[in-house]
Amino acid sequence: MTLLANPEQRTPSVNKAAILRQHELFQELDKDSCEQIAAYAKIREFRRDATIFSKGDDGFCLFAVVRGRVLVTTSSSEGKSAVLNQFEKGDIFGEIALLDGRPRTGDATALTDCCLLSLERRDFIPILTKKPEIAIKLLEILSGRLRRTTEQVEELMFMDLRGRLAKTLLRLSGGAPGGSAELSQSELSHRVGMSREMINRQLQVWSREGVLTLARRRLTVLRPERLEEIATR
Amino acid sequence: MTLLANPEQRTPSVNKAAILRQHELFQELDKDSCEQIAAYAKIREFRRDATIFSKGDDGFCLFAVVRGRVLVTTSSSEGKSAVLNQFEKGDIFGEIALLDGRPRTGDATALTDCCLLSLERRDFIPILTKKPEIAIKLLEILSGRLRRTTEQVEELMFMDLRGRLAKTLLRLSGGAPGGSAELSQSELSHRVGMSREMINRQLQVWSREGVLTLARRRLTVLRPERLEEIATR
DNA sequence: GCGACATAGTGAGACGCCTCACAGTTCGGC
DNA sequence: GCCGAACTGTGAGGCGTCTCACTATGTCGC
Repeated sequence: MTLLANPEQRTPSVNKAAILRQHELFQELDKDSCEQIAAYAKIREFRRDATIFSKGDDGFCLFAVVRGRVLVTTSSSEGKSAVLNQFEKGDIFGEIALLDGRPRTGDATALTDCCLLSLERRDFIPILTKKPEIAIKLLEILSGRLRRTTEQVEELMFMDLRGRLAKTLLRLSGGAPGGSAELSQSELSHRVGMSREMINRQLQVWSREGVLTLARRRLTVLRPERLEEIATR
Repeated sequence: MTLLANPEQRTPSVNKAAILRQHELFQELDKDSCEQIAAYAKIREFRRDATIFSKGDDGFCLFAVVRGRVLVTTSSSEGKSAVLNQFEKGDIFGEIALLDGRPRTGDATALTDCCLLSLERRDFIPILTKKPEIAIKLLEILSGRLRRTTEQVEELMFMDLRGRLAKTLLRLSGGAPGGSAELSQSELSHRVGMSREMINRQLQVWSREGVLTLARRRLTVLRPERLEEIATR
């Protein structure tokens, strides 16, 4: 790995405890306990497009995002792929395989250069026993995840392209007028789970209707309420 | 409610602790703790087709199945519905809404007459704090659930009718030669998420090929390996 | 035994989305 | 400023699935 510009990235001796405390999972924990856990955590850097783990791997650890963005995808035997989830600063991921000891359910790749904290199973499980408030917090996080995934199943079963695209755009743009997302239409097609061509055609329609504006790798939602309407119908 | 035949069903004073101990979640717990928890648990009976909870309800409690079967479904605004999950003796359900305090994500109905144990949020959360091994067990269960739901997303994105139907049949019939499932084709269509007519046509094909036999509300898989082959392609 | 109802089977037409093919546009590197 | 690569836009044809409409076959209550 070449040296990076930011000095923090070269020194694994940054204050891990402080980073941990920023995370949802450890927020209600006292300083001492945080430092204790931090002692077990490893800092790991990944370059843009690097593979963090692959579907089918044995999953020994859980990750927390310190900086950057991570994409979790899955792919079929015929090479099609779809986005399952995206994580940013403050999120944790990789917990399923860690908790039930079975293989990874998806591929994780670095969407940008990023800095992650990893905690191994053998260190993490005892923490859960000693600090049940962390286990409870984790249960909440997992519930939210399950809720989101269930919603995704519903979307796939009941909604057509327009609805799913509308919903995805609202998520990506933040839902406020003028909110925008930076990605290519082919990236977008993978998130929605449809062909690039169809995505393009629908975007054209909305562009003509003044619902959004299109530019190269950028998409600005002008009237989110219209998308909302379409998504909930 | 009319009186039921089985005397146990009329007496809520059955040994709740013993029932609890049969459940995955409480298996590793000592007898005293079980009795403590059992004191909080309520026994609740539901008739076939009764609604246990509905999507959007506030979810204050978690259920454990003592006897019978429960179906969790979801439905779209246009009245279509799809099966999310099915639970039997020894399973627990309804934990998402309990854990994150948000509304129910699906409708739960009694598939048969059934007997459930319910634990309320205000009683359950303190138990998790005092007994972290239960929290960890619950984390495992939730991970498995998330894994299964993610798999469902993949199926919906990548597989066609044949594949999804094959997979569903394997699950329902147990996967062994001669395994059978008792449901109507229209019930089956809801589990697969496709129209009854298409399901019927594909079943005809397999029936002609000798992969399975069809009867009214009964379906016997003769050659599961053929279905396996189709499902994994 | 009869009528009502749930279940199963089948054809025809429509519709949504996919794939392929190709042209036009923008961007970055040299 | 030119070239190649990434991205965007668009038509045509095909395939899978849905819907509608209808018939056939049990099955249950009376």
